[in-house]
Formats: sequence, structure tokens, C-alpha cells
Amino acid sequence: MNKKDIIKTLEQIAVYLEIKGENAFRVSAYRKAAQALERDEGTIEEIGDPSKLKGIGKGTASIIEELMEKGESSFLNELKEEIPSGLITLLALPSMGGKKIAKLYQELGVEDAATLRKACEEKKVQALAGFGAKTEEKILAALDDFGKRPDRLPLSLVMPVAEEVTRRLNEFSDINRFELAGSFRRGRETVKDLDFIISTDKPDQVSEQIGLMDNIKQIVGQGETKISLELEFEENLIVPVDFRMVRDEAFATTLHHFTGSKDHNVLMRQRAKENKEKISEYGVESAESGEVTTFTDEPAFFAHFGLPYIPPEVREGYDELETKEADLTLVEQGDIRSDLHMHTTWSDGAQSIREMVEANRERGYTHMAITDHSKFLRVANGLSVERLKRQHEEVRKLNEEFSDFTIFTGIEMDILPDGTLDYDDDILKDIDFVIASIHSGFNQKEDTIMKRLETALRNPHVAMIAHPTGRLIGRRDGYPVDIDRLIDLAKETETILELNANPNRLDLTSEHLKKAQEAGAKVAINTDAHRIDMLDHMPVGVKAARRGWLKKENVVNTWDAETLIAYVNKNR
DNA sequence: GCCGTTTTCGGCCCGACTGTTTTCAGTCG
Repeated sequence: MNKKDIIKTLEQIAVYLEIKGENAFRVSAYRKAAQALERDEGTIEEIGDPSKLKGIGKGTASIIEELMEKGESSFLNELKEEIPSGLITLLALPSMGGKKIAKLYQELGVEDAATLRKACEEKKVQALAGFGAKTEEKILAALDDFGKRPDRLPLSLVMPVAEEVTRRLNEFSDINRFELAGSFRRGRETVKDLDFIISTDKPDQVSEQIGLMDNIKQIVGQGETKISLELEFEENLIVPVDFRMVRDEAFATTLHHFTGSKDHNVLMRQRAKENKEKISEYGVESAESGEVTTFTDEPAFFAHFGLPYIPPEVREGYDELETKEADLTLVEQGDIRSDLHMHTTWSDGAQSIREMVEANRERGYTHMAITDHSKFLRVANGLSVERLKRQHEEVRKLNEEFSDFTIFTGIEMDILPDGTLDYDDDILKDIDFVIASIHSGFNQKEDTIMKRLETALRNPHVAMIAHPTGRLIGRRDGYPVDIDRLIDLAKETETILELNANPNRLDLTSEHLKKAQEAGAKVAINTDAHRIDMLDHMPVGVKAARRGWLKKENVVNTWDAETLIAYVNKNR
């Protein structure tokens, strides 16, 4: 059993105990033990004695040891004997938690979705103490929706919704300021909902305007400080959106609270407790005087606890509170001076070279690369050698028009299924910025894929590997890659790895990026734009980079053109 | 179940909302 399996098992035990109606703190102890393992960077073997980690004591350590010896947990096996597995899936129903499920199981013999439905239809549920007719109706409605909707929505789908809601809020009256919080602000690649924090002196009026918005499928909840909606857009795109209304003095702490993550908030509150203080969304309360301190902005809030500003992207409850300011100074959009991966009408892009160049200049960059597909990719009108040469002639001519801007010739060259590259070295040697990438043979075994990648990495003309895992978020997993090996090779051969800024891709992940930075491999953030408007995905990529704790100096797009080309040409 | 410069017991992050109650438990974020 590896570390991931052990973490999963501990979390599974927590779920079973929850349904058993166990003490909530005992349940969370198993979750905390799982988190402690996750937080530690070592493998399970490197950790050695697990009980030396904070959050793992005698009980959970013995379970971990048993898992390592036997590959299974007798405790979990007992729980599985005792509790029908169908109950586990019921936890996914909204407003259903361990306590309610335990009661349904114990008093009505509910074992799964089907028996729960039957109990509701026979009106047995509303007879239980603590349940009622409304609860029964809600359960039936939830069962009807069960499994129809994905748990989390990919960023690419919710981004336009976030923009649309932002546009509408800007038109509302009685709003001092507002900001989008939650996992969207933290830059996660999928989100459960959108959380808007609104500063207002008239929450009733704001709530009323929100309730009259277009596209409302239903109002899920409405209180004095909060209104929760489901907005429905085309193609069955249903996005839950929460709005929290607060007075302006509480805006910073509310924003922090609802930006999360939950684990980060727990760390902050524990820290406050050590100071005899209590954090809530309304401010920081002194336990002694009961006085509440509020803050003008988040930096002031963190400063109150002697902390540097912790960017939203790293608020995941790991070690961000223990990290020194220098390591929290992450790459930002303003640092980006180039986009190094994009397409034109020469292959499968929508715009001409000139149009793409102008669009890049408008975005304030100082250089760029035109990188159309290579000849293997016929469906994308990949460039023959002859067309490649003609295109590069055009790029060079265009480049002469600008004294303050540099256009690199480039190519996104396929790494072929047989492991060879799509062009010979004597073609590649004349190209400024050669990207290599995989668009075929996704079903190959990991070592075959790695051999293909290694060929590209070891070629002195290849500057960068694009979208190194090939995944499409929520649609396909990509091809199998040994990331650690890829990073080591990238470092050794001084080949750049791409963080693809397209919200459907976003490979590398934050874990990959952390490893790359630690290993000393360089990263590029590129939009891979096929249209001008896709160039605007750059901030999405920057956010993803910040989730990977990337510093400016390790992101090659922040370098000037001379430094970049010197790095690329070093080994040629 | 875990933890301790408030230490071996008694806490464990905090508040809003809903639906059930008639003062609060459960769920959620």
C-alpha cells in the first residue's frame, strides 16, 4: 500500500464512523491523520514512525502500520460488515449528513437510495423525531437529481458565469464594493460554487435585486446576510452562487473567511486562539475584553497576527502560516513579458500572424513566439517543411517592423507515436523556439510515453515540452507520465516545461509545479491560443502558477527576450 | 481519536440557515 492508499483508507474510516453517528471529534481525528500524511512530503517509508507526525497518535498509527503490513485494515473491515455500503453514497445528498443517515438506518432500516426513496414514499421519514414533511420532500427531490449533476464544475465552464454575475453586480445600487471569494479566488481548477462577498449598508435592497436576477433556476436559501441561488445557463449548465452581504468594516474578514480554504481558516483560528482571540467573518474578537477589531484589507488582517500577506492561491492549510515572506512572493500577471505558444491560420488557429502579433503587443508583452502545428498533425493543417520555411520567412519580415518587440519563429512539433520527432535536426536548428508535444498514442504504456518524451527532452533544439500530461479537465485524463522523472530530465537537459494556461488543460498541476520549482526546472506559462481572445487566458495560468508557489525567476515568460533566447540556445 | 508553557482530562474553529421545534440539532462552508 502506498501513501495515497493509506490516506484514502483513513478517510474511508472517517466516513463510516460518521454514518455510525460517532463522536464528531473522533471522526475528524481520522481525517486529520489523513491530512497529516498528505502534508508530509515524504513517502510512507521515508516517514517511518507515523505517530511522530502531529495529528497521528497511537490509534491511527496502528491502523497505518497494519495497512503497510497486511494491505488492509481490520477496523475498516469490521465497519464494512456493520454498515451497508449503500449508505455511504447517501452522504452525497444535499443536507444529508452522518447523523440523519444513522437515524434513517437505525429506525427505518434504510440501506441505500432505493430503500430511502421507499421510506419517503411511504411517509415513514416524516414520522421520525427531528424529521418532517418538508425534509421528506427535499430528500425525494434530491434523490431525483441524484447523480445528474457533477460535484464540481471545471473552471472553463464557470468563468463566463463569474464574469456575467460580476457585470450584473456592477449595475446594482447600494453596493459599496464586492469581490469573488471561494475556491475560484484561490484558483482551483474546479469549483463547487461561486461566492460573492458584498459590502453594503442595505442588505435587504441588495438581496432583493439579486433575487430578481435573470437565469435563476431556484433560490436555495435566503437570510439576513446571505442569499443562495442556482443560476441556469445554456446546455444544462447550473451553477450554484452564494452572495454574502456585510457592512464595509467586516468586508476584509468576511472575504478572508469565505476565500478559505476551510483548512487554512482552521489554522488561522488556532493561531488566534493562542493569542486569546477569536476570528469570525465579522472581525477578530479579544476573549478578555470582547472587543472586536476590524481591518481595512486582508494584508492588515494578516499583519495583526504577525504574518506576511498570504496570497489566496496558497491558502490550503499546509505550511503557509510558517512560510517566510520571500517564499510567498509569487509570480504575478504584471511580471509576464511574453506568450510563447500560439497558433495562426497557418495551422488550426483563427487569426493571421500579424493579428496575433498585434494582439500580443496590445497586451503589453515585449516578445512572443508563433508556434503552429507540425506536419504530423494533418487534422490541424500541420506545416510541411516547405510551408514552415515560408511561414518563418514571413515572421522574420514582420519582426523587422518592430524595434521594441521581438517575434520568435517557432513550431509546436509532434513527438510521433514511434518516439521519433516530426522534423530533422537540420530543420530544427534554424527555429528560434521549438516546442515538442504529444497529440497521439495516449493509450501507450508509461515507459513508452516516457521514452517519447525523453527523446524530445534530449534533443538540443527542443526548448520546451508543451502541455506535458495532455489532460483535459473533466473530460480526459491524459497519457501516463512519470512526473518526477520528467522533471528530473527537464532539469538535466535544461528544457522548459509548460504550464498550459487554457482553463481546460492547466497541466502541470500545482503539485507538479512545486516539484519542478524545487528540482530547479524552469516553467513557461503559455496560452496555446488558437484565437485572439484566448490570449486572455494568461491570468488563469498565472493563478495556477501561484497555486504551485512559483516565483518570478523560475517562470521564463518573466525574462526578457535576450535572457530567454540565451537559455534556449545554451546547449544547441 | 489527539493533544498539552492553561498537560493526562476536557477541550477540539465559527457562524448562518433550515426545519424542526418552542430552544435547538443538523448541515454547510
